[in-house]
Amino acid sequence: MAKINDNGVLREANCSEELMAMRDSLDVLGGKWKLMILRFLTNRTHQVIHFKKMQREIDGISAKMLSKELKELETNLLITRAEQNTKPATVVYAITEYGKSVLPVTETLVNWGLAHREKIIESLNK
Amino acid sequence: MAKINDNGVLREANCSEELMAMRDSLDVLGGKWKLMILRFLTNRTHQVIHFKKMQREIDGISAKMLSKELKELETNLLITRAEQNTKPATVVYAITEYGKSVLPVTETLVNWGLAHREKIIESLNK
DNA sequence: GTAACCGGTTACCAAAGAGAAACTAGTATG
DNA sequence: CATACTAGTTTCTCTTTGGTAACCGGTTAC
Repeated sequence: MAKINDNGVLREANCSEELMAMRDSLDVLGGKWKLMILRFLTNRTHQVIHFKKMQREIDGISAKMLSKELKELETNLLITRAEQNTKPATVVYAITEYGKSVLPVTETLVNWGLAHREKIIESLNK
Repeated sequence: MAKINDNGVLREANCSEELMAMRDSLDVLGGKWKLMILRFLTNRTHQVIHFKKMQREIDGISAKMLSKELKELETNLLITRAEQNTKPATVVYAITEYGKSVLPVTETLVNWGLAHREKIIESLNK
């Protein structure tokens, strides 16, 4: 199903290549919070998002983890970090165009999670 | 973008509901190997897959981790485990219909991983 | 002056993740 | 009799993850 660019020629990826590609993705996007942060920033593209705001709105994340995950996302060019000359000093985080390319991943995860919850509730009612 | 079934009425999920759905998904599908195992079994639906075969073909996974992850996937009804009366005894693992519902997730991850690798190679050539 | 806000960092600690290697048990092959 | 295959489990160890809480400097409002 997945297509791979093999020296300019498009062909189907084999199973081993698919698994390697997933390993690449999971190395960058894996962990407890990265995909949730990316989804949050994607949903709030039109708003100005500060550190504290994210910490308040992403349920359960600590300052330590948020700080760590944001650094890694910035390193991988998925988000930008911009210090403002406001008082008190604030920092604006935003998703990059490249970060937006992760949207299909978070979309399928959101949809699967919603369906899974419905399935669990359904099976409890039996 | 994601639709939620709210007492029979379909409406759009809000940001908080989306993040909760992602948390649900990641609780079931997260970790280093689960999505890779599901992808592998999906690709090999037409083949008989034993424990050792998976361990050989999923690069880097140890018997301990494979055993642990398979148990959790079985608990969540994503795969089946069937002991055979062969000699030596073998066990056949297969993806369930419900497990196949995870395909869109692995598909987006495979595609993102392939694109990400292309992007990295491209940036190295500059 | 003191409390509260911002954006974090640091130290401490517990739990989980994960690899390596040894081991179990039954069967079969040479 | 020794080796190898099946499908794991167990033990040991190290590393990573992740939570709590204290703390930092600077600013502002009361």
